[in-house]
Amino acid sequence: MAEKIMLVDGNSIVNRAFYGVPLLTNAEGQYTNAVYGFFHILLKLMEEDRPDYLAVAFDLHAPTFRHETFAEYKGTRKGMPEELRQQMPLLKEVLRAMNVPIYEKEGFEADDLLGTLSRKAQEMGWTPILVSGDRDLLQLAEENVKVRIPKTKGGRTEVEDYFAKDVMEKYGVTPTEFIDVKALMGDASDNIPGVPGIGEKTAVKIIQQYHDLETAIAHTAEIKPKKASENLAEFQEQARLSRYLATIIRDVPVELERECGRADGIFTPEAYQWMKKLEFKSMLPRFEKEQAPSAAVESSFRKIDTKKDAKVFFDNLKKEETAYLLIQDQGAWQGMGVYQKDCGGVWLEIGGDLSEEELLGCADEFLRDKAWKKIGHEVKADVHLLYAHGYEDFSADFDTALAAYLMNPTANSYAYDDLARDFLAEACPSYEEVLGKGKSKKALSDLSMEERRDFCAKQAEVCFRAKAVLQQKLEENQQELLFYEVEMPLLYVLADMERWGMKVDRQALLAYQKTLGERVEEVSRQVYEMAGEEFNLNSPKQLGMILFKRLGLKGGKKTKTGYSTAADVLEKLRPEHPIIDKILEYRQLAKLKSTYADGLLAVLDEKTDKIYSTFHQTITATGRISSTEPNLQNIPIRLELGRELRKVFIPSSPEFCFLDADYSQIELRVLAHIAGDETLIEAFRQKQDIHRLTASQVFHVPFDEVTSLQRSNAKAVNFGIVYGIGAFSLSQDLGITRKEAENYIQQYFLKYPKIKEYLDRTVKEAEENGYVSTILNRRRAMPELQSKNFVQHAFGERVAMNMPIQGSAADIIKIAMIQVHRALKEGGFRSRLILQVHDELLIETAMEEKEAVEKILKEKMEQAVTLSVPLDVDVHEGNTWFEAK
DNA sequence: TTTTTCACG
DNA sequence: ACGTACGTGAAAAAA
Repeated sequence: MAEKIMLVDGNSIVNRAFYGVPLLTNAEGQYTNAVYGFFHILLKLMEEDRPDYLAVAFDLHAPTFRHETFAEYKGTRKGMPEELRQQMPLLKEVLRAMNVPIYEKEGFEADDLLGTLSRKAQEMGWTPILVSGDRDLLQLAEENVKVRIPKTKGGRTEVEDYFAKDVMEKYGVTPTEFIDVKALMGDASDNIPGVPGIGEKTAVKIIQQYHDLETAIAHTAEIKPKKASENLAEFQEQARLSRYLATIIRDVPVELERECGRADGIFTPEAYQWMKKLEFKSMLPRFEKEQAPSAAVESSFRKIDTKKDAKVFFDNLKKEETAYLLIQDQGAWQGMGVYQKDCGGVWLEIGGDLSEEELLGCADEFLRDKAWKKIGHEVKADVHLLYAHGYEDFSADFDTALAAYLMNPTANSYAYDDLARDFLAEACPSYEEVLGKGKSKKALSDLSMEERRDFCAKQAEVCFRAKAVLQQKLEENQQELLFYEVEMPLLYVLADMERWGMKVDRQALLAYQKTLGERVEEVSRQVYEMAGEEFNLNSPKQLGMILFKRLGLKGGKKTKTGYSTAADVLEKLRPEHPIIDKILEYRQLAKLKSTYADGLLAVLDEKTDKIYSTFHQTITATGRISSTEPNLQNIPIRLELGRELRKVFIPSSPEFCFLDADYSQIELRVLAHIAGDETLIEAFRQKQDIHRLTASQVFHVPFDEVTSLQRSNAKAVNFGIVYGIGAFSLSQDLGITRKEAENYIQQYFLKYPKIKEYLDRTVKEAEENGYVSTILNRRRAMPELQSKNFVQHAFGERVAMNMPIQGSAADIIKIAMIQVHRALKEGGFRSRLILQVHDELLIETAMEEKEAVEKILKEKMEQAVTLSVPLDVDVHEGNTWFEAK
């Protein structure tokens, strides 16, 4: 059988890929979606066709012979988007790493190179397969020359294949005649003029009859629609020109290299490194398979599953740096992975001859003795597991997940496979890859002993080796203080908060639920009555139909699926119809019932009547913590009815009460400090009302004559500054015109020039460095600022302005939490830190400790860091959370 | 699984 | 001309 060569139009495929795959970036902020899509398509096609050779052709920027003939050629083309342009050199680099020959020739397009190479291939007795994203290439189809046109949509690639007969079938003309059709109809995308008034239909009809342009011109008079006949007569030169432009040249001076570009040679180690660097996880297995076709390597990992061996192992374990992993699966502890420099990876499995308690018995000294420097991953989970077995203050020295989070807080996950890829540049199978997902998900215990040993011990190895890299990077980034003195100690504080939980008055919550249930019923009945029918009031789609169709209210489309029924939209419709009021009331009640009353009861512990939230330390982009199952950081407070809910949160014992401390204006204080704005700093030092001050500055009124409306408007301006202000949004928020909002902002910057300078400087530095950072050197990468897309770039600017402020505030309260926790512990208090809500700490305290604890709380929070402005903390006490605010 | 809505700082 | 404030998580509907 003849050898096959796949010839690819690089530009058109990478274009398709770019628009078919959503924008992706890797950890370095490099856009990768087009390159990903390109190889996704290429590998798929290669698998299907199994070509022996491979080559890719590209256009050059330089004008081609077509431009010299016709200056307007491709004149309507827009430039490549910046996000794609950046990926072009990358794509070529990877292709070179794969030893794929790249063809580029000044004065010619990729099409011409493909036409020429395909002819030369045929002369050598090879069968060409042509791959392109556009149909121009169809003119090259032959009886055994296939043209393949891949389409990527929604992550799936479909391919249309054309041999000569397929072109005939679909277009009714031969591939060669296809050129003549194009000469008549033109091509808008390439700006080929064609003949006016002749479109695809007419052009095909004419060519079917006369087979080529010249014959058609010779018979112009006979051509049917009169308009077409006249125009062909008048524009015959333009048609000839179009034909010339549309014809792919097949004798470009290039040589087809026989030996380079073997299709089976693309899976090189260099290419593999690129795939890892670009985070193309799904492509890695292909490369691994190709690289190590058969080598059945002996596992270097050891398994221990008897008490005797475990004892010997731990007795001989050297007192040096050790990665340990307490592996849990399906809610149960499965065993322990251990890795040291010399002993390598070991898997200690809980099961037949080694129980949990026996393993702990053997590992006891290791777990307790600080002489072992312990490297863990998600150590908070280990703290909980070991606490349940009587280890009250287990601690580790390095949490690789926390360190990885500091390297890039916007990553989706910090699992072992992520560590391996990002910090070791190698592939490690993920849980999903090993155990599957969804229905067919396996348990760790379903694996064979060898698989389990290798998988778990490998994780310990990755953890150990990644630590060295992370440690180095923490040092380079000057993040050691942040890591060792903030994030690591905080983990134990969060573990204590999670373990302690928060007590709830179950009866009060049930009563609240019942009241809400009744009111939800009542209000929904009223809504149905006013609407004239029953419908699903929770469905925005159905509600939209009722409001905007049945009742004929005028609502602008807002969402991508239909009418928006969000509260701010309904609010504007309030005067139009009394139903709106009821709907808003329903929404409020339904939210409180489903999310809060029902939601909290669902997670309320039967035995203790406590709620045990989980606090996440590696989720947010700014350094805040988050809370789930339930989220205790968004318990209602702004509206009275919701605020009532806080009455059900009570201290864990009747002798206790709550102390709630919150930072006053922490973000604005941080801003004043970072920007060094004297006016603002002085105002905070004088304990001035900051919103009132802003109002007097922006609205040019004496401080004492500021009205309450002016003050609240100024408050919105201050908020806007912190979020990275925009005139439009401020105007929306305040219900004023955009012009007025612009004026407010302008006045603000006039009075606080240092703030303006700071915001500008931050964005500029973010663009230059690629990241922004907080007072403790917490970083966030800013790939958005590389975008030429207006919306994305503007978003990036706002993020750059906001992150240092929000993030520094997060740094500060984290320090306060650690110090408060430590002081309570060292002072032997019974008081406990219960909750953090970004600028607020909640403690429950025994009556006799109250005053001492209040002092600790306020002082530790206010003294957490020293800024050029004082930090001010308000403390309230109460017997419920409601009272303590 | 994604979208819409809404609760918090 | 673009489409619009920063950071979260949960419930319900729609796809």
